[in-house]
Amino acid sequence: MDVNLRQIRSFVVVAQAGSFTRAAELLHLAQPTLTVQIRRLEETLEVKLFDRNTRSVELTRVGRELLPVFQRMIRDLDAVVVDTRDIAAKRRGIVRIAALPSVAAGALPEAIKSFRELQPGTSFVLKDVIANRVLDLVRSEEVDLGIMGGSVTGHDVEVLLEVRDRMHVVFPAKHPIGGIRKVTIDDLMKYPLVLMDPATSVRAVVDSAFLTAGHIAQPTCEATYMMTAIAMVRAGLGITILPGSAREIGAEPDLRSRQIDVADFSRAITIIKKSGRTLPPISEAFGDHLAKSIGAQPLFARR
Amino acid sequence: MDVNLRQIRSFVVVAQAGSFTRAAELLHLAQPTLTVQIRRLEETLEVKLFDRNTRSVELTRVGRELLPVFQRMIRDLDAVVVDTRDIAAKRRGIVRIAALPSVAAGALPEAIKSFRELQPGTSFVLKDVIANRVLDLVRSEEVDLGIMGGSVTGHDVEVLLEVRDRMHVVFPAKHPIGGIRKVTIDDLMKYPLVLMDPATSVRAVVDSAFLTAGHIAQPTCEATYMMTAIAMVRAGLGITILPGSAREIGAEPDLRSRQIDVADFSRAITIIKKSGRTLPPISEAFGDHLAKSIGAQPLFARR
DNA sequence: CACATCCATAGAGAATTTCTATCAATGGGA
DNA sequence: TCCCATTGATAGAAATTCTCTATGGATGTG
Repeated sequence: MDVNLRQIRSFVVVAQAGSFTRAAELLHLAQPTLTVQIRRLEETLEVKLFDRNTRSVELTRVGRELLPVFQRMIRDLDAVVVDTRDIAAKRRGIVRIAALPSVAAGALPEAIKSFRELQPGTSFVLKDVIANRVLDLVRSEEVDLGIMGGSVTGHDVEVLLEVRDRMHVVFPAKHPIGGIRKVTIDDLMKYPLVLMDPATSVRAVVDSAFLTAGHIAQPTCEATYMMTAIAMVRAGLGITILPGSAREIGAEPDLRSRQIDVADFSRAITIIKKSGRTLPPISEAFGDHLAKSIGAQPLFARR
Repeated sequence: MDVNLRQIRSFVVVAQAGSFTRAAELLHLAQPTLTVQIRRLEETLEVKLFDRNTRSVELTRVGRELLPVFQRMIRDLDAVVVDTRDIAAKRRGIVRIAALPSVAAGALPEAIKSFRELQPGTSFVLKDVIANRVLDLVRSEEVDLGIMGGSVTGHDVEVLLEVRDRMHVVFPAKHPIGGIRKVTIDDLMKYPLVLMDPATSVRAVVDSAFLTAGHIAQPTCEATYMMTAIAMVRAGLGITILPGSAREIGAEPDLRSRQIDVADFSRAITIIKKSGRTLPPISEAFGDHLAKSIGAQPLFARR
């Protein structure tokens, strides 16, 4: 025979109660049940745990030394069960997310804040990484959720939401382009352009739109970070093109921005998870919350 | 329902094997058994532990985080069972003894040494305390075995062995008492006496014997430790009376000793344990060994 | 010395576990 | 594209284990 958790529980309670009868009451069991359980445990461990007669029940020295060990085990196990049920009930948990820097600094903090108001026990691990790293991290399950630019196809990832992030032109307050109602690619070609680095998803979208319109984008300056592009615009080096969700746009009092009315001149933002895998309940919940939160933002257009 | 150790074991093995079928082989169970056990565990914990289909079995993130926790629990529990069985099999254990200083320094070390040759895994906690403290320590179960002077009566302690430690007279090599074949109390009265302190069990025996012979012992010097009494004899302050088992007697080249041939002029040495209590198996075994070892010594007389 | 209390034992019944047989899904190979 | 081998899931029967009631025996108390 093998040890059994119920036997251990019974041992602990009998030891604490100092009586089989009292322990049986505490455990809502019949007294002979305990007699049998303790005997089994003693047989399994091959030692006597109690010196008992009809008048007294006392731990043997071996039993006395075993008691705290078993107490700790029971306590630890119960704690694990409670913790796990907390996770199941979404009262607790760690959500792991990989996101593009622009989203990580843009829509995500708000979504996290509002989610934590509902589920205060939630922790977050947030990795802001470039383009395809997001996909890698989701595939390798280092993160539960990924927020990436571009559409995703592939049977191993599941798309929770795909929205379009419309491109905006950003220019100094008194720039002539501010007078144009419907900005086209042709309009943009007339001015010096500050563009994002070719390695970024924004630049890919810009180049593609320019090509469709029969142009090739010729930047005056290139920047890897949106903040840098903004600074160049502010310095009068030109105008730039950024996704509408970029936080940087509204932060500058001297700059203005306007959506560019060209079909499909937008970046796809996709929330993904690995398909066929069960996420921690809290992560699942946050995925839904995030999709709802981003889907509801006027900055993004649903496909 | 409550968690079950078998479920936890199954979870760990399935996780390690990455397959229900393989885990079932390892556990010598049928595969459906594992399906049921894992489902039960998942129901109890309220979380999904594996993402499984007919082609692959993979831990969910919650399962992955739970695995090491459960592994440790199983490992700890198994270790406790093995340890306890070692104690049961007398391969390991701590023997706690309280003994009179004279026995602790005399017969006991030999007994411990010979016992440890048989059971190398044995540890000892040895308290050398005076007379009645031994009884207290046995009664309060701070020690498993007690070795005390004097007879013991009382229903709460059990006597494993009682031997008589005959009294010897100790004197300088050229002392006239060396010429007497059968030393009596009257002989002793003729010389200056170095006696043990009245608080010791040795002195109690001496006083009692002198009284029986119609004398009152008049010491020239009194000593609490036998070693001190011996030193005084060596310095020529008188002769002394010590139990025959005292190590100090044979240690001095210039001193001689002889048994005193007076009926009952001896100290009782009693090995006791608390009655009705189960000792650790190793302590029980050492009790037997000690009784045999002391009972076999010519220095002691069986009652 | 009778009584009340407490643990142990025995045997029946209940609950749980484990088994066999079978099904359904899935990926690989012809 | 289709068949087949493999794997986990399901259902129901069998076996085992657990727990209960009834009862016995020991022991300290009044």
